[in-house]
Amino acid sequence: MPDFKLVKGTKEYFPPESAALYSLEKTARRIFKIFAYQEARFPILEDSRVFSRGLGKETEIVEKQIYRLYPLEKNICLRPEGTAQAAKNVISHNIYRQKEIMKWFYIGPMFRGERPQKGRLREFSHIGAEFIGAGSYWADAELIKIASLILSESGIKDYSIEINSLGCVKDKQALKNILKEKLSSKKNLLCPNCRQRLQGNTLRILDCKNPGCREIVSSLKINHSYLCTSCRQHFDSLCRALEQLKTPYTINPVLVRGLDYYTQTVFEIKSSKLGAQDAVGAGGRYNNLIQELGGPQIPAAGFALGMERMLMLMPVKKISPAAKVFVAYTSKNVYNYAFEILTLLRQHSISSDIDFLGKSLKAQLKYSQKLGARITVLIGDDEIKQGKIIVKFMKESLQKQINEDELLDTVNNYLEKYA
RNA sequence: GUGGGUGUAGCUCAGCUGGCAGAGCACCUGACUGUGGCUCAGGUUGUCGUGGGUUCAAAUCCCAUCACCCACCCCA
Repeated sequence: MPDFKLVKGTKEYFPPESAALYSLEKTARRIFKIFAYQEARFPILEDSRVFSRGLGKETEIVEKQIYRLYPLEKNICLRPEGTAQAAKNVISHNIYRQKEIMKWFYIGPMFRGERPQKGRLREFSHIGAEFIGAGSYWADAELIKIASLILSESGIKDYSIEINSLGCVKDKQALKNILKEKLSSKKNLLCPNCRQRLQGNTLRILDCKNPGCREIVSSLKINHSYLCTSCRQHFDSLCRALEQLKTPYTINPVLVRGLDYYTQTVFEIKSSKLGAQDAVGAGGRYNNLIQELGGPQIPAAGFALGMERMLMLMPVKKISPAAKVFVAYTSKNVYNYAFEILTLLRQHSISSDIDFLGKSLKAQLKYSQKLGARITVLIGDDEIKQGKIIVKFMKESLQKQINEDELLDTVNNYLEKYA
């Protein structure tokens, strides 16, 4: 037999961890519904040009990390993110002509061809939202609020929201020029990567991890002077809106995003408990992406949360029971009957199970407990002759004999009250 | 792509200067012949990552290789 190994950068989830993933999804769906976002489902296979055009020319590495199906299909890849895909769909179906505003959420796998490390997989899952069609700072505020709510409602406490504004295209260029100008004299003090970045992805110098670069960056005293009046107003208003929504935030003037498409608002949700990959979610405004992909100029904003990273921050949940009721039997003579009882319970949507291995009653009880059953229904050879069944309440360690026709009521009453 | 670390039972790991492959947890059985948790007794589980070398003898030393982890990088 071949030695099957887990594919690099993938992760398997078994119970009970897999249940946490599900509850995460449930929480997100609940909150999206409250905020009137509807689910969009896009294919995992996508035209790679959607991403190579949308994500930027300066970020060449992005191109390298795209999972391609080449040579099977020349321009098909496994999607690396949801935003560009959403933007593409707005254009290709002319949806913007039917609706002025599109509020979408999506949950699903994304792929990147990176070397895995803590919090970084090749196949991972995003919970994302896109608000397309409004340039209002209230849209930004709403998105940040939703992201924050999904985290807190999932029981995650250790996170902080950092926001910044890159301004419009002109402002971004102005910021780059300021950096180039101020750093030209200090070029030799920068790390080799940042020296390279001076030519290309200049803004990335701002969040370089190298201590030397950090010191230089902080000595530059970057402020929002590069923002034009309207971008400045947008940012200030967003801050007020977040305060009104009671969403705590901090302004991080050196927060930048790696991708080209961001304009004005950018934000990142960080946690110190994640390791080097400390962002549990990120997003921002992308007013020009749809245009760059060949559509009209439609303002939009969005975010994505990393589900696996969220899972690392979530409190460990109690194992949810695999079955609420377990049917035990005293001898093989009554197994048929026991299975009939099991079927009856299941017909009434009661989560239930039975032994399939011919185990001793003692072992069955043990198994019942392991499953987390609240009730064990005991089918005894002696009792069954008089139409009686034993119902045992596991937690209370109490049991009583009832008539067969009382079973459903007894079980339902108990489960309603205590389980 | 670059660097560091780790690979021994299902899980967490111990195993020194080479000398019979170990512990805890988990799992199974019994004490308790029809009743879970606690206790006690017993039991199952291994290509010591893989390939080669040194040696009378290798989990242990050497070389190679693979995998995973962490970090750089990058960040959706």
